[in-house]
Amino acid sequence: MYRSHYSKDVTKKDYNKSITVAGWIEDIRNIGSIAFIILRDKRGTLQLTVLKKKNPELFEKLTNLSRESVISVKGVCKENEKVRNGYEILPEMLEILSVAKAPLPLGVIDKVEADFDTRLDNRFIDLRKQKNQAIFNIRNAVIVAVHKYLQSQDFVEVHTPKITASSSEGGTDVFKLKYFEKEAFLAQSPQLYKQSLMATGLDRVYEIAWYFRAEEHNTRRHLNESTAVDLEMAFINDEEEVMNILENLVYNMWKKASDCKNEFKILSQKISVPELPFARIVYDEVVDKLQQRKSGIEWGQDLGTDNERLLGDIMNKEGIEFYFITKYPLESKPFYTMPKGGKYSRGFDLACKGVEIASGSQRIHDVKLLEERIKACDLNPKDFESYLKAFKYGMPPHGGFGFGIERFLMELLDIKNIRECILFPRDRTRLTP
RNA sequence: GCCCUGGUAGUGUAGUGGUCUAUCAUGCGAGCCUGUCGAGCUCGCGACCCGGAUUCAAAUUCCGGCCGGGGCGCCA
Repeated sequence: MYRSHYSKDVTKKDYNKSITVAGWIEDIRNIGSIAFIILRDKRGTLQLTVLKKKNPELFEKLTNLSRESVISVKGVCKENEKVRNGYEILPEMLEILSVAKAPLPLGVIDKVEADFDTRLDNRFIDLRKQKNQAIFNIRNAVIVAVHKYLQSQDFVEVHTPKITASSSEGGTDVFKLKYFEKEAFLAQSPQLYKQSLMATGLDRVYEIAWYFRAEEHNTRRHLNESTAVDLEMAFINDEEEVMNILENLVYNMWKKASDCKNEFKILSQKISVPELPFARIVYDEVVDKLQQRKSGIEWGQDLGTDNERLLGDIMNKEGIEFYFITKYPLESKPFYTMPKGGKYSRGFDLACKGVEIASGSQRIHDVKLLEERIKACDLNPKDFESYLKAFKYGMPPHGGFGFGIERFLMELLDIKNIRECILFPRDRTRLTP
């Protein structure tokens, strides 16, 4: 047995008993006749204290190990006020499981910060840092919340193809790849598939989906491979029903994240759970507000980064963090978006502190209108044949949204670079690790 | 796609034409030290991205390449 206890699971009742711990050597402080070894495991760190006089052989072995080597140690757990955990372990048996090469390409607890590029090149070490693990523990918690909430609302989790034949649903560049004798593409989103599923009777589906986007952007808010909660629901009366699910989803994710008290402490972050319902503001009003602040935006335009931020400031002054922007101009939304009147649509965005984190709409379910809109967006209905087919044999009214997980985490944890929110980011130039 | 910006020991940096035999920190190695927790002290190790050009002289200037960072557009 390599481990009987994790560092943080040791309690007073374990004192004066023999326990076994395992992990990475974070630091060795050799004072001469006594040495302190800091051992790190997934829950935190603990201290091994070894006396030269008492066990010279073990002392030599332990103090000569390199940092980040992996060991398992059996020893008596002693209460000690001088140690941060309140206890220390006096090793009796040592098993060296893996010796780390020195010097490390990246120090886990070094006093000098490394460039993000260096960190990503050595991500497996970078992720040993408690702060980085905290991000992914919180990420896990919010994903659990997604499943829990959506399952409670009768949604079915699905998995749609990521290799597709149709080149684009518009809006972004896609990755091209060889599929035997054919040309194929990586899916930019599950949009067309989850809509097709609305014709099946599954009624409510969601997917934790990969998005692949070949845009050559180089910013801290973009990835070429990202994840999202994608959802679609049938038999809706209007987009408000979709927004209702979305705001409850976000609320549940936020709430579940707030239970990760230890992680927030590690990250030195505070969290307050937002109140429901979120504000709704129509696009026209957004334009008014922005024009009052002399932003120079004209009706029909998409907001753009600066305007999004400005709006975030305006809303923040009103004490609003989360808000839906509704009734977008039809021309600024994708072809599958349901029109509302002549120039408006049933499309909406959800913004948090000035950053768009989700966007959705009621979709068009009438195949004739859909074909018209495809043409109006300068796309060819022929390229969408298998998609359109699903609308010809009984398609109920429906709607849904896509919700970027990394963007969400950025806002949740006040992280400035989206690459921090994904284990192995893919950006304009990074393909490894 | 457009624009700005950078590349010096394992890591992070100083250095803008001439004792640069390249700074400092961290790290690594050796030694001393019985209560460390950013341990301390002594000694040592280790670097100018690649190619070409200018020059008496290039880490430093110019050109090309490779590899980064960031802003906008677009989006999540």
